[in-house]
Amino acid sequence: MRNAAETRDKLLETATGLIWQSNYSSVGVNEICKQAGVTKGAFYHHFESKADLYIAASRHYWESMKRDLDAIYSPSFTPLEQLENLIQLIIHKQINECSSKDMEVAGCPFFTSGGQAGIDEEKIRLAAREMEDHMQRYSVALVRNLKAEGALKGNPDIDQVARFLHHFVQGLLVYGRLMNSLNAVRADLREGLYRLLDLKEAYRTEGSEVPVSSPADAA
Amino acid sequence: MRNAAETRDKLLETATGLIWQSNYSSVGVNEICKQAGVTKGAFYHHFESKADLYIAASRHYWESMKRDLDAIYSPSFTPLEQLENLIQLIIHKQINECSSKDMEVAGCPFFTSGGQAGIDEEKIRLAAREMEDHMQRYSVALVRNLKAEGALKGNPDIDQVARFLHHFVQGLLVYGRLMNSLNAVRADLREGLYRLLDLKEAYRTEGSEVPVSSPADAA
DNA sequence: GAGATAGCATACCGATCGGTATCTTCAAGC
DNA sequence: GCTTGAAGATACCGATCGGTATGCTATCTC
Repeated sequence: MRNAAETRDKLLETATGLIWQSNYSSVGVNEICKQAGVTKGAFYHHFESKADLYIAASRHYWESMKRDLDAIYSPSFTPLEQLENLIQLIIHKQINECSSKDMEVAGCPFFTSGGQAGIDEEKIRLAAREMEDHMQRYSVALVRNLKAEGALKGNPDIDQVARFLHHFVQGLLVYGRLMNSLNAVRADLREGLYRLLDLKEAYRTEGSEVPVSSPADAA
Repeated sequence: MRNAAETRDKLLETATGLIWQSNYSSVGVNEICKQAGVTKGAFYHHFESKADLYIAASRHYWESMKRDLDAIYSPSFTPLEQLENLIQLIIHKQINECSSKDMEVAGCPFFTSGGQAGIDEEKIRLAAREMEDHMQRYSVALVRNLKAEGALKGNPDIDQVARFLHHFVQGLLVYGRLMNSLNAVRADLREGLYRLLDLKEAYRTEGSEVPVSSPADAA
């Protein structure tokens, strides 16, 4: 009535933003409400608990992620263009999400929060596994396309290779966040993916993600 | 006097254990004290803050980690044996740390906590970077040895490849924790490392880390 | 044996935590 | 115009948060 959908979305997006900056357990309900310009009464009208909001935020985030993935994996692209799109998407996601948060890399908060959830917080873990599951499908599709194209050496297990890509990207993003350096991500992303895919040399490119000066790289 | 060193160690190890189970921000000082059988007075006698304890725990943990790494990277091993040792160590670390915690995989809590630390918690991040830095040295040594042995294809950048290994292992462990399945880690660890190293086929082995039934793998 | 001090215990602080109960307000349905 | 219920606001809950102030006590020094 007072535009409930808008209030709900504001809460979801504010929560997502705050969780990007830190993590699930250190973001408070009060903080979310305050930043969203919403009272606690409204919060608990829309969500029955903090964990409930988290799950909803996770799904809400996936919706936008899915749109991006559908775009970059469009059949109008060759498998190699899809791979290139993925590399660019990973970088740009970080740039977009981190702008105006005075950090360079955030990683995917729903994975890492899920990975850090205690044994009692089963719901949080399940939300991460759900997203993991969705992502894996897209990853497998990419690897399958590359294999069909004859771009990969040998006869790889496409499900396994898809998991490899995921593991590596997640680990790299945590590293990038630790170092607070997007260039650290740029420096390793392409080559690491190539190696995990075992992409034939003829299909590899150098990329141009090396320079781009940044304050964080003074160290 | 009432054995201060022992009290301190108990606090460090209890804290480490609890952080393995969840993460920095959701482990409370009271909880640590209670489980360590120590009062809050004692806690703040030994550490000036929770963050201070965390850093000390991180360094304390590194000490034991360093002993393990020195052992597996002993010059008495060939580079390939060192690699094999690393694979076994990663698995066994998880088994040891997770026993009696009703979980199968925990990952390295100091990395992930560091990676999830908010911008304000600079100390936490620095502790993780410190450990990262130490680990990288060992990783580089391994890759250098493998390269000198002629076990790697091409002419790789050993620092970069060492980082690759780190990224992959961290990502894989987060995944394993999410899935709560050590077998998920076993299934991908060896092959992923081989690919990132671009290890010559002649030097690869199958390993025997596939079976080992587990309740978590029913899914 | 008389300080002096490290080691620790107890009690408490204000702030914040996630969550609830109760109230008002506004818009839709009839 | 009246009713009804969703949407939201306010105030409060007990529990816990990280941290502190103060005091006791065992051991060491002299």
